[in-house]
Amino acid sequence: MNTSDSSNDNDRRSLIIDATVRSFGRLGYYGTSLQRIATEVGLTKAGVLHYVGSKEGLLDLVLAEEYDRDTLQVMAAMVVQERPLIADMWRRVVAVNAKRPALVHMFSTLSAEALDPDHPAHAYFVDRERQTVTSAMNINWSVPDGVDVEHVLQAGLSMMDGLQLRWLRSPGRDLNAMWADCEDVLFPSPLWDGYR
Amino acid sequence: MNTSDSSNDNDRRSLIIDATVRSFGRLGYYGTSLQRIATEVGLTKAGVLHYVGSKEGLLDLVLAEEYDRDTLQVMAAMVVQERPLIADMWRRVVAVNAKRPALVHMFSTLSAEALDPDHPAHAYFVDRERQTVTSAMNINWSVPDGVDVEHVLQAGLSMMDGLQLRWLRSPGRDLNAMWADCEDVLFPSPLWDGYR
DNA sequence: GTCTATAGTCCGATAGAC
DNA sequence: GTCTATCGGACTATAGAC
Repeated sequence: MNTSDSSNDNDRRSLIIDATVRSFGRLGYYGTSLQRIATEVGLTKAGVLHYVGSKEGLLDLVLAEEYDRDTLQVMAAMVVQERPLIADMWRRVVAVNAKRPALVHMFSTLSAEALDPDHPAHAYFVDRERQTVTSAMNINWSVPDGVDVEHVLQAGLSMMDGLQLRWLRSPGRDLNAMWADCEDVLFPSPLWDGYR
Repeated sequence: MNTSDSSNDNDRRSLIIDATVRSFGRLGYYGTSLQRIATEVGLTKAGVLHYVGSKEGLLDLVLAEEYDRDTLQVMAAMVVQERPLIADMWRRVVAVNAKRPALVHMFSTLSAEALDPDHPAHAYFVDRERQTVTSAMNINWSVPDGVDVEHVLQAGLSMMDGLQLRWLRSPGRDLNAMWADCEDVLFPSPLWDGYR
């Protein structure tokens, strides 16, 4: 009768994902063991492997299925606007990320670890960087005359990556407030008046 | 007679440092084994431990002794100026880092890995972030009226951290050129005319 | 679906010979 | 100063019982 007891597949799967996000964030991919995940969710190594196939299967699971979801929705919200503002997009991205520190932590750690061309997530991050800029370049942004949109995008995205490291380094910081300070630098008066 | 043959202490020590910088960069602290370092420099694990004491000894060696050296010289060059320019400081930092990709790679990887409060280099990075900003705030920068120096510093330093990740992610990129594009965003006309 | 058991390898660190 | 040998433990993954 009861097909959704406290240890059904969905719960297990979610628990494994959550534990993996935390561990990849704190210890990286190389520093994470299946044993750690298994202990955290109350299974054995073999039990975890039943769900994810292999250690690399964990990567695909948390990157493609978990991290990308929310970010893609922000981009979708921008495409439907006629003359969207870059500052508006980034405020939305920051607001989303401020509510998921564990996923941002995992992203930051894997992003640095995957600089290594041999890292199993290297291609993912190379691809993601390229795709983020090119898809943003296809939007008809409302910007002041003379502004190089690609330079602004590259600079702002770099700033966000660096800021998130600072945010996570010390507990109790407010990412939205930190980004508000960055906006003053990124979109100063008088140049950006009316464009943010 | 010959006290500096091909396997004296200085050579060994330098070789160990170089191999450690490379390995910490590619694999992180957790992902690096003493065996890897030992093999690369032609020693056994025990031989390496003779020089560095422990795995954490490697961290102190490469961070305090190797990475910080060049950066501190840039700051020293700014302090002696009467009305230094922030843009000038950062151009110097970027020029230095562009010539030592392996050390920047190590710094970026450890910086993310050490977000974890239990990481042996966590305190180093927390301390370094604080010290970088406070020491820069003690300099009498030449900036346009109305500019918040601390916001500019936090934003620019974040941007540099993020940009270095992008630089290292794909081979063949020119960090100086990438930073020049960032400068257009960080110090735009007309606000910063005459201040860069 | 989850377990135990195990294979085979690697880990950091120490002791002690030379 | 560098080695061999060794400790106690961790690792991924597989095989096979239930």
